[in-house]
Amino acid sequence: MGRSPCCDKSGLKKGPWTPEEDMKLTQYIQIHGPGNWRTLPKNAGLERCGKSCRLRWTNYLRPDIKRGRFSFEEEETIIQLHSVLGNKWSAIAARLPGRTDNEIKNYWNTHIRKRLLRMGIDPVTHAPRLDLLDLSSLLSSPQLNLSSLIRLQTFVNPDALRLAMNLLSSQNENQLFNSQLQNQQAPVIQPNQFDNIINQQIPSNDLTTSSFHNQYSQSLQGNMGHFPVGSTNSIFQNNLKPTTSDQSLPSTDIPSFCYQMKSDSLSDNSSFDQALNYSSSTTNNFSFDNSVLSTPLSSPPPLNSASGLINGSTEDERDSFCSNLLRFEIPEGLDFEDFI
DNA sequence: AAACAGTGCAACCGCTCTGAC
DNA sequence: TGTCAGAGCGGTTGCACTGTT
Repeated sequence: MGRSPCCDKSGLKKGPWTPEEDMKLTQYIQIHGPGNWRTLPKNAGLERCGKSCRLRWTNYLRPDIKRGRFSFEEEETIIQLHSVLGNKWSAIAARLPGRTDNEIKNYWNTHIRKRLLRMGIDPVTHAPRLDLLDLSSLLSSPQLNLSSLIRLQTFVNPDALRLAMNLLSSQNENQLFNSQLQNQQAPVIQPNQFDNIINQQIPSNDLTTSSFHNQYSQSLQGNMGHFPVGSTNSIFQNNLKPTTSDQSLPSTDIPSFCYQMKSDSLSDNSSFDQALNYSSSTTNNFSFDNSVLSTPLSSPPPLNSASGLINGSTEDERDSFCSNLLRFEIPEGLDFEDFI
């Protein structure tokens, strides 16, 4: 069916709202309620499209709208919810009293998204951006082979992967590449570590919240669109709290090293090695902040100890804060459908 | 001081969903 | 069950503002 215009566009005003228009709309809604948006402009004496009136009201004029800069707690909530819900701005806004989906969306695109990118985190998947890692570090791995590269294709920039494959192909043809690799310094990555990174397939029964894994991982895939099943599971498995019996969890799981990685560690020449070492050294501190997901949905998340430490105002401080807050747990009893 | 670039945000566009008939 | 209008939603645009050269 064809899409009908929400209103007759001719003669209707567009662009910024004037204070007079705002007053008319506000007064009308205060008396009659929001009601039918198509007939509202005419009844309220506005030369505006009903849709425009609805957006103006819901995004700006509503009395419960909270204006001003987002707090750290709100930002934390947004990032955590986005990691679960994706770009479901209205669902995220429902957990942030006084904030609109449009406002959250704008804030995400103009602030948080850029910050995550600077930290080397993909703002869509909340996963590490391995395409930023030094390709030479990948190539120096003794575990490098065609199957490894194919498995990496999910994470790595396609162009970089293509280059790696070409190099590997050359290696097979004349062994020259292989001898060059052997002449390099011994990589920091220990044997099997590299493959462990790639093979992030933790049995679900290793998880405290295995029920979560079984119940929700499929739903999450919908929000992780281009992420393959295995990778999506891996991300959430690795963000779930391990029990004392979970010592089998590898120490170099990708998400944890990503989330704890400092942005500047990605920029130097041995970023991959450093990242791995950093992960190994910090895995014992694999802690989880209080999650908004474990708080009543009707109230904002409580301040946690980490939040109390980050009340600085610089971008760097926020970067550091974000790297910590990108760790969270999802309680067993969580009804994920509630978020959809 | 002027020109230009970058940034942030309100508003719009158009597709999708939902419920009434 | 199919059609339609209304509403919701995510993505995009345009412009004002600010910073830099």
